[in-house]
Parts: sequence; C-alpha cells; structure tokens
Amino acid sequence: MKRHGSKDATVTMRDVAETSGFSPATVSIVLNNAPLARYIAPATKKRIEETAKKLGYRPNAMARFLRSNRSHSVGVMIFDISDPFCTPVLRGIENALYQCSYVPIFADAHNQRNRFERYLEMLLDRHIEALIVVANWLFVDIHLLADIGKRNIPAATIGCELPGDTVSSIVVDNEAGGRLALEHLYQLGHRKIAFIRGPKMLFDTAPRWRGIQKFANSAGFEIDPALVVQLPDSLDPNSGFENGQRCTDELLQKKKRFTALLAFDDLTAFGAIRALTKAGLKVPEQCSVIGFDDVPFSLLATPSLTTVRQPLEAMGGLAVNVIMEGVNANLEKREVSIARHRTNPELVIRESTRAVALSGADD
Amino acid sequence: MKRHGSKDATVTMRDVAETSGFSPATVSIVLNNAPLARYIAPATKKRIEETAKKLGYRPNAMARFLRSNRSHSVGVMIFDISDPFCTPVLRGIENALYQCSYVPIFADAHNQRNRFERYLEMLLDRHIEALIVVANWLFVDIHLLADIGKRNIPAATIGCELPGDTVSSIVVDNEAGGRLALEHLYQLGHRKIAFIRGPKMLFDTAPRWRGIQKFANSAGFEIDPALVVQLPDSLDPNSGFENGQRCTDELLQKKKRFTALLAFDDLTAFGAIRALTKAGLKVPEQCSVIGFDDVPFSLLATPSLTTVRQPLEAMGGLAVNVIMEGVNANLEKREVSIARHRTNPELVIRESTRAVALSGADD
DNA sequence: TTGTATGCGTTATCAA
DNA sequence: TTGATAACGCATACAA
Repeated sequence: MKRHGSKDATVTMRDVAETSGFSPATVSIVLNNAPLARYIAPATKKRIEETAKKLGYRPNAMARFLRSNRSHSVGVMIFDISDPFCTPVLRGIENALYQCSYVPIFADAHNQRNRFERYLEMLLDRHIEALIVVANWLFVDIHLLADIGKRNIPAATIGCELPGDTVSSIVVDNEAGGRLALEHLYQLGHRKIAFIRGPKMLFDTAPRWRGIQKFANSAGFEIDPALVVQLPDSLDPNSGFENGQRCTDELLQKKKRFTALLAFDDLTAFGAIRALTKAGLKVPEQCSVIGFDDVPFSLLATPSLTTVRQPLEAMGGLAVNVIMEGVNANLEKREVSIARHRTNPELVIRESTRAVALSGADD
Repeated sequence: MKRHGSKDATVTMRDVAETSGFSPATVSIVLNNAPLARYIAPATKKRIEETAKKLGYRPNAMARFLRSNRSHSVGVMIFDISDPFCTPVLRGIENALYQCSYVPIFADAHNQRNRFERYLEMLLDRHIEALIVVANWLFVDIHLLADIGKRNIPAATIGCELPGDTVSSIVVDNEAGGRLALEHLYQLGHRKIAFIRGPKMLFDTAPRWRGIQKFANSAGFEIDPALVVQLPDSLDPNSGFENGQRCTDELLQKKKRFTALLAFDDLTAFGAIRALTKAGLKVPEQCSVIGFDDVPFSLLATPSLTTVRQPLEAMGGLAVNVIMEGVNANLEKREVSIARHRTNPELVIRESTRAVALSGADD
C-alpha cells in the first residue's frame, strides 16, 4: 500500500493522504485546522482524521519547522545548574513553556565563557525562537547582544541586567531585599551586626548593599566597618559556602562580638552557620543568621534559614512571558520594546534568626 | 546580489554558492568535509570556506535534520526537577551530551503521568534520537515501552529498572548501599538503630532494605521491628523531608531509645534531624543519622550529613554512553542489546554520625 | 574535480 | 470544496 517500500515505521502525511483517498494538501488543512478547514466537507474531515489516527500519524516537526521557520523551541541557558538558585528558576521556565507547547533546549554553561558561546551557536543553529539566560554575573556580553540583536531573537536574562536595549531582564529588587534583611535583624533588636558582602563581580552585590546602607541610614544604625567582609570573586557557584565559612572565621577572629550576621546569600549563610557552629556558637541562640534567595535547602536545614526570598519560579515564568511577547510581536511584525522586570523580594522568617538575647545586649 | 530579496539576515548555502561562484553541492561537500571533499581542489575549498566565514554562514539545522533524519537531540525526561537527586544527574547528562555535540531537550514530568505522556509525544514528534528518563518510580510503563520500542529509539532510565528488554537502565547498587549504611553504624558501635524505610512505590526501597537485612543477618544484629517505620507513598519529592520528620516523631514517641537512625535517603535524614533537634536530641552527639544519595546539600548542612553516595553525575554520563551506543548501532544497522548498569555506592562519612557515646551504651 | 537534479515532509498559493 | 505545485535548506546520486 505504501509507495516507498516500508523503510520505516514512520507514517507520513502522504500515507494518510493515500489511504484516505485525499490529497496531501487537504490532509494538511484538516489536520492543522487551517483557516481553509472551514470549507472542507465534514465527511472528508472525519475520514481524514480517522485514518490519521488509525495509521498513528504524527507530523514531522522538523519538516514543519523547515517550512514554517518556527522551531517551537526556546534556548534555556543556565550559567551553572549546580547553583541551587537555578533549579526553581528552571522549573518556572519549563512550566510556562509547557503551557505554550514550547520546548526548552537546555544548555549549561558551567560558568565558562567558551562553553556559553559554543552553546549559543548550537542554539542559534537550531533556530530557537527565543533565548532565556539565567546568570547572576555578566559573562554574557557583546557577543550575545550582537548575535541575538541581529537575528531579532527575543531574549531575556534572569538574575542580571544587560546594558543596551536588546535584552529583557528579570531581577529581584535587590535593594529592597537588602533593606528587608537588615530591617529584620534590626527589629529583632540586633545592633552588633556582621555583614558578608557579595563578590564584586556579581550583579546583585552592589544594589543589595545599597539597600542595606539605606536602611542603616534611615534607622540611624551605624554599620561597623570592622564587621564587614566581602566574598572573593569566584566562578564556582558553590564557593559561596566555603567562602562564607572563611569570611565568618575572619569575622570571628577579630574578637569583635556580633549577635547577628547578614550573609550575601543562602549558600554564604550556610557557610557562616557552619563556621559559627564550629566556633561553638549556636545559631540562632548566640548569633542570628539571615540569607538571601531562599534556595530549596533553606527550608530543610536545621535550623531552617531565615532569608529574603526571591520568587525564583515566578521569575522563570515571567521570563517566558516576556520572550513570548517578543515572539508574537515578531510574528505580527509589531515592534516591541524590551522589558525590565524587578520582582519583589519577600522576607521569610524561619528559625535562624531570633530576638537578641537580653543577656547578650551588652554594649 | 541575493536572489530572493533580503527578507532576512539568514544566509543560506545558496548564498555561499553564489558569492563564491560554485555550486551548492560543492559548497555542501566542502563545508561538511564529506568523503568527496578529498577530490575538491584546495583552492576551491579555501574560497568556499572563506566566503562562508565572510558571509557568516551557519547551516540550518532543521533542513539538515529533515534531510538526514537525525535531529542531534536527545530527550531528557526528569520525573521532578525539584528533587535534588535530579540536579547532579542532569549535569552529568548535559555534560556528556555536550561532548558529542548533542543537545538535550528538557522535559520535567512534575511526577504526573499525563505530563510525562504529553512530553513523550512532543519529544517523539521532534524525532529525538534517544531518550533518557530520570525517575525513581515506575510511572513509566507500557506506553513508553511501546512507543520507544516500535520506533527503535534507544532509551535509558536512571534510578529505576523497567521490565522487558527495550530500555537500558542505570541504577545504583541499592543492596550494597543499604549494607554500607548499616555496616557503618554498626561499626561505630550502634546497636539500637532505628530505620526509616522508603515508600513502597519507589524502586529503591526493596533492594536497599534487603541490603540492610543481609548485613544484619551476617553480623548477627537483630533489627528491632519496633524501631522500623516506613515512609508513606507520595508523589511529592520533597515530602521525604516532612515525612521523615513525622516518622521520626513516631519513632520518638515509642519511648524506645535508639542511638542511631538510618534514613531512607538524604531528604528523609534532614527531616529526621529536624525532628530529633526539635525533641532536644543533638545530632550526632545523642543520635547519629545517616542518609542515602548524597544530594548536594548534604555537604552544606550543619552537621554535614554522612550518607551513602550515589555517583549521580557519573550515572548521567553513563546513560549518555549507553544511548549513544544505541544510536550508533542503529546507524550502522547493528543490533545492540540493552545495558543494565549497576553503579557502586560509596560511603561518605561526615559529621552526622559518630561512635556511640560510652555513657549512652546502657542496655 | 565540479555541477545538476532530486527528495526529505510540510504548508501555502493558486487553480479547478 | 479539493487538488496540483512549489518551496523551505540541505545533501546525495549521478552526470559531466
């Protein structure tokens, strides 16, 4: 029955056409519910649909893509999947994409620029319709801008902002977050507070610190420079833990007592907790610790971590909205300007912080 | 210069052919280093390659796929990315795939069967060359077998084994792992050991328990049934934490003292630690806790978790090897039988276990 | 050593 | 209401 000897189990549109007795064109129209399907006789429709089902016909996506120039896929470039920050974001992206029947092509840059570029090339070759980049530092630069801009591919970054007007961005309001964190400790009565600032190269570091300073100013709280340390730059996402430990050790060695520690992020906070515990200090009894991000573990740790939550999953979804907007705009030849979303952080109070001990309120 | 009015920035092979003055065929041969490229004049090669580069030519992957029937992509179906078990596996898969210039199409089933099926359909429509499924329970069944088997698509599962001979599998040697865990506690001198068994529906539960029992038998250690509880079935991957807590509470309420707790997996262990701590028991001073898996957080927790490590990342890589073997076999019309890998678990001793306290050795 | 022609599976444009 | 035809971009068999 098949013309081209049963080379494979794949049943093509022509097969459906032949066995149903109609032309491929008609089959296409019917099966896609194309506008012209309005004029197709119901009986015909039924026959075609039935034989399609009977033969188990499935459209060949590649052929369709070639023809329509739409791949129905989106590149999802993660700067490093071993950063727990990424997982909820990825989930959010995947979920939103799924709703639109788009498929994510997963790329993990391992924090390496060349890997990023290689993947970018692969993704472009595959004619992704849009690109989402999850990255909290700016190894993404000119190249991305150039290639993406030229090809008019909607792109969004999650976790950092790019200069220029070609790439949308979704970031948490770091300043508000920093503010929230310090405010919480302050309201608990803490006045001797140590700070571990983020690495210079990270996008979040500056605004987060700004928020902290602003709150301090507005509350008349003076940040003791001797109690401020900064994480070294590093590409390893899990270095936050070790460096958090080291920074805390450093803080501890100064013999300047503090009752609370504001860590740059959750990983740093875990490192701090480890160091404090090793030094014989109990969290939160003798020292409160607050993180930032609300990575999945924060809930599971004992004590569970008080932190400033980024709505990571929602941010992933938001990114998808943004790029889909772009995709549709392109389709309809509309212009669309990029979006710069700033999501609201949320203080999540758990077990690692508590009111300053009365006995410890020595000045 | 271009024939078809500059509709887009995309430069096609024909463009390269025209501007270089050769035919598309020649261009194709040169650019792909096809066998026939041997016979192409070096000068020609050079000219073509140069103009290709100058024009910024990039092959259209979709066209190539359509022609060659090879998508160079692999479906990666994760049963639930919010399970920390998955992240390292995903990393391993991604990395291995990257080495082969294959691209992962990411699908997260959210532990839902219908979602799994929908994704499977999407993946098949895209003519993935192989499928990797990361799942620790068997929501994967007949359907997968049928579709995958018929189409002759190499498939591998990580985390569970399927009946039949169409799907390869990579699982840790759970029995050895269970053995390792109990042996460790036993060697530390623990004799009053509580157990939290896994949910019935999980693949790992039975063999892991078997390993435990076997060690107990061989060591002449008697497992006290009163100190054995079982996690309830649940589809939520993070339920392990809450249920671990509940199970531990249950254990605690029996007022039967135990000096160590062997948890089904790391998440359960974290739940147990939380419950023990809440009950005023210190880990490991008053109760040792051991987990299973070595999820990323186990290292970051305080105390860090002693656990039986699954080589998750390596398992991801192994799965890629297996399916690539299958892909190549198909290509060369070779037959290849499926693989059933069983990787070696490794005891990772950290802070959550220690020798039984002398003072606590009351019988 | 290189060019011509054909087809992969779809879909869109026309004509019937 | 339906069918013939062309084209998407590439790679191969064959001809030159």
